[in-house]
Amino acid sequence: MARRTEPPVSAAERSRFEATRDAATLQLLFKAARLANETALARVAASTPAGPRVRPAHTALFPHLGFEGIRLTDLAAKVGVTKQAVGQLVDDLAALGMVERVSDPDDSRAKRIRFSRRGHAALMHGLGVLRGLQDDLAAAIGARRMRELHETLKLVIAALDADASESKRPAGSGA
Amino acid sequence: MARRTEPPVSAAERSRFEATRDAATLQLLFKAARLANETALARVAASTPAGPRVRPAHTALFPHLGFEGIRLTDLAAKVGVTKQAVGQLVDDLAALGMVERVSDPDDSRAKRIRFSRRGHAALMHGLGVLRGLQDDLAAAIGARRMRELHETLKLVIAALDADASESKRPAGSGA
DNA sequence: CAATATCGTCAAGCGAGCTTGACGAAAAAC
DNA sequence: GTTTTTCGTCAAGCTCGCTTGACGATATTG
Repeated sequence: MARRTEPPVSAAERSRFEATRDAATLQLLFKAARLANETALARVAASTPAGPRVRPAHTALFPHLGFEGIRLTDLAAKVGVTKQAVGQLVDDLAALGMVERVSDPDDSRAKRIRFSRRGHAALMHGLGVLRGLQDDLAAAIGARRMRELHETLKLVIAALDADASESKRPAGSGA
Repeated sequence: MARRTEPPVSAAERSRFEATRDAATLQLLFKAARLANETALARVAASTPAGPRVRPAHTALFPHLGFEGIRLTDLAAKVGVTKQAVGQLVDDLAALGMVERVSDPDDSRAKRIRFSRRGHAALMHGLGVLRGLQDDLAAAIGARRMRELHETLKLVIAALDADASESKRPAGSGA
């Protein structure tokens, strides 16, 4: 079975396919984001001594780490995985000296997880690299275009957010 | 150890951090791409019967699947993993009827992997969904802005590509 | 024709990123 | 003051994506 040699699709469909494929702005969006991400990671890696790798699963915690400290359970809820899974990641980051666990004064069962001084420095370094890449990009495509991109992306995000909440709530159940 | 209650970072650094965090256009780029991807996947899932899931590892093959068929070994090289790994993915897709293996007329060891009629239809469907999302987006942010975005993204990709090849070749080692 | 390289497959195994389940300790509710 | 809930941890186990190693069958090379 499946030994035919003739293509299963007509030449007309074939070219229609190829035409559709390259025209998509969304594909460009995906590609641009992927390339930017790779470039940023490469630059950070290049400007960092060595040591055990910090993986995406770890950096996924960063946006939720404040300076006040956050409870493991809350952190897990924000990230959307179990506390056990997050616990392991926090262990790793603590071993690297990036975060520290301080006991919660209001609840002696709980501990608060926050950036250590070193973790904060590392994060700032990463953000600095990102900023550097962004500046390079602005130089390459022009400052005006960069500003326009910024505005447009905000609009795109807003539109996609609206789309998401719309499909989640088929018949007005907002708070 | 690590039982201090005073934040390890000054308030000044703290606000500097927060300022840096939200200003980044690159962050917006990442977020927009992620949201668009999620939305597209949700729409495809919603417009598809059920069945075993096609995962990212599978779709990673699609860009290299032509109608002529490609050898497993070549496909693996293009994707950048071993032939064994790709073999499993192709098995899955074949079980779903998305691709078919036809024996290579020029080499009786080899088989060519290509989209089946059904696989092609599914792909076209997916691309159609993507196009629909794109149209919605254009309606939300305006056609002019969408065209600008398209152009800007092409420039961004070109700039990042240039950056990548530059850092890979520190002292002229081109073919 | 014999030696060697290549094509696809079978099999075992590994790390990452999760999950479920159970538990002691402290807090909250009754 | 007792029951119930919540906090973080220990432990085992799962899926996914991938690797290494070995193999029969065919092509290619000498």
